[in-house]
Amino acid sequence: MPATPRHTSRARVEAKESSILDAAEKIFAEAGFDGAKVSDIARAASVAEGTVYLYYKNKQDLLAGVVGRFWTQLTLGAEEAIEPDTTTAIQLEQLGRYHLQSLLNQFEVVSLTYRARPQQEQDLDQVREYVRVFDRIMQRGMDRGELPKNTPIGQLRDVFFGTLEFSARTLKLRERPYDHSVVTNLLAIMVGTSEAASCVSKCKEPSNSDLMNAIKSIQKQLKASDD
Amino acid sequence: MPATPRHTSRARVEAKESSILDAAEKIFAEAGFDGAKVSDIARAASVAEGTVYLYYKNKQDLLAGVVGRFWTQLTLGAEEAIEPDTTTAIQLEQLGRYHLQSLLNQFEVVSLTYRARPQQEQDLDQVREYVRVFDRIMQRGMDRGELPKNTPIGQLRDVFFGTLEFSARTLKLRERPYDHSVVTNLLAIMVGTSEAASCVSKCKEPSNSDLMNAIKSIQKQLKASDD
DNA sequence: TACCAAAATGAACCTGACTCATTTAAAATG
DNA sequence: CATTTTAAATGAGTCAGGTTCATTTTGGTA
Repeated sequence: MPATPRHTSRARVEAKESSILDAAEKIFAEAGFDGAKVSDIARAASVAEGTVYLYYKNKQDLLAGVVGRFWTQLTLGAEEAIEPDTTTAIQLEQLGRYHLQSLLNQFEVVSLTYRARPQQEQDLDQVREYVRVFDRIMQRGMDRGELPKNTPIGQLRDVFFGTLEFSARTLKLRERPYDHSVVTNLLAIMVGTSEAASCVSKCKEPSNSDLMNAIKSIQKQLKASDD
Repeated sequence: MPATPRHTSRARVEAKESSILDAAEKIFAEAGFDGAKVSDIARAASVAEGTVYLYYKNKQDLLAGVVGRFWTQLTLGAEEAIEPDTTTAIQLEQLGRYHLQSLLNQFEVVSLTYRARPQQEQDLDQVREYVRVFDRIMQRGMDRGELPKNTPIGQLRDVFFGTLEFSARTLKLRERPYDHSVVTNLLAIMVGTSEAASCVSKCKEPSNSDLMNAIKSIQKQLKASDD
């Protein structure tokens, strides 16, 4: 009947739920999904083994909880990392930096995502939410005409996230730290920032005809030496 | 002492090994790694459960066998799919088409790769081998000066495979068939086919860097023939 | 304080990966 | 061929660990 009791008890329940998630994240991250024992997670959360199953249907569901929370937090962080009043190119660069850094800093949790994915569809909801941050930036970019609209947004999204994820793996594998050139080059490719720049610079410099002549003379030499 | 007996028995052993792999691939693909029971795999291979463990250390190792074989076959197919005597752009397009089609056709097996990866390092050997197909194309492209060398090959590799993998997931999720525009747009971005086209048209005629590269490659030839 | 419902517990259960003593088949030997 | 030796195959048994559930504890309420 009273209004508060449910509130306090609810808060307690939520605190416990998140403490289980914390423990699970820790154990999953250090041992991987298969290596992590539910009993270890329970102990790390100072809770009986059965209690875990009060909050999560099974081990997979617990993993989905960990992974889901991660992506939700990532979405919040991304929205903070992006200045609302700037160009699309800069926003993309900010998201790119934020994304790559996050992938590297929380590599283990990210890896766990692949274990959650093949499961039920709605396990991906938080990931989809995250992806929308990108979509909003691109949509605004289109509206403002700040993007070369050769390629559909959906495909650029795969370029963006696919590249960054593979780049993160490569950096981890080689034990290298965050490398901003990955983001820069990706943006150059997608939006044409430096691509266009380098193109422009190419057009000046030594004259075209000079080079042409150089080539022709060398080719003559070549032919001569062949015979 | 005789030359054949060891040979025949070896053939028999290999036949059995590959029949176990076939069964494992089938069961893994339809049930996923966790859902697949070793007993099911054994039955599908018409073999006792213990026999599986004569050929593979454990279930993970069996998975590594399936995945490894898949990538090895993929490498062979890729080398066939690429014409040796054509431009870098076309070779990349051929590899791109082949890769995306393979990802889509064998989506389940590809997904299993992620279950094998986090394990021991050398599980990835066959994947690394496959990636070299790309590296060779790019290296030749650089040597021939057919590539705008703004971005290091290593990063372009992540763009290429990362994009195609994410695109494959997107297509699968939306239950769409192979879409060649994915490859086309990716290439436009990477090599600048249509991108460069717009760039070149701005700059007039063949781009400066193309000529530069042409000179360099000719100079190499000259040096080589000198020695 | 006594009561009740919700929350928590952990021993017992059950599935399924993996082992190993035993059987069966294949080579080697004479 | 008969016999010995060696290798391959078997499947019942072991065991780890995820999941369940009868019982206990807790916290709010009258």
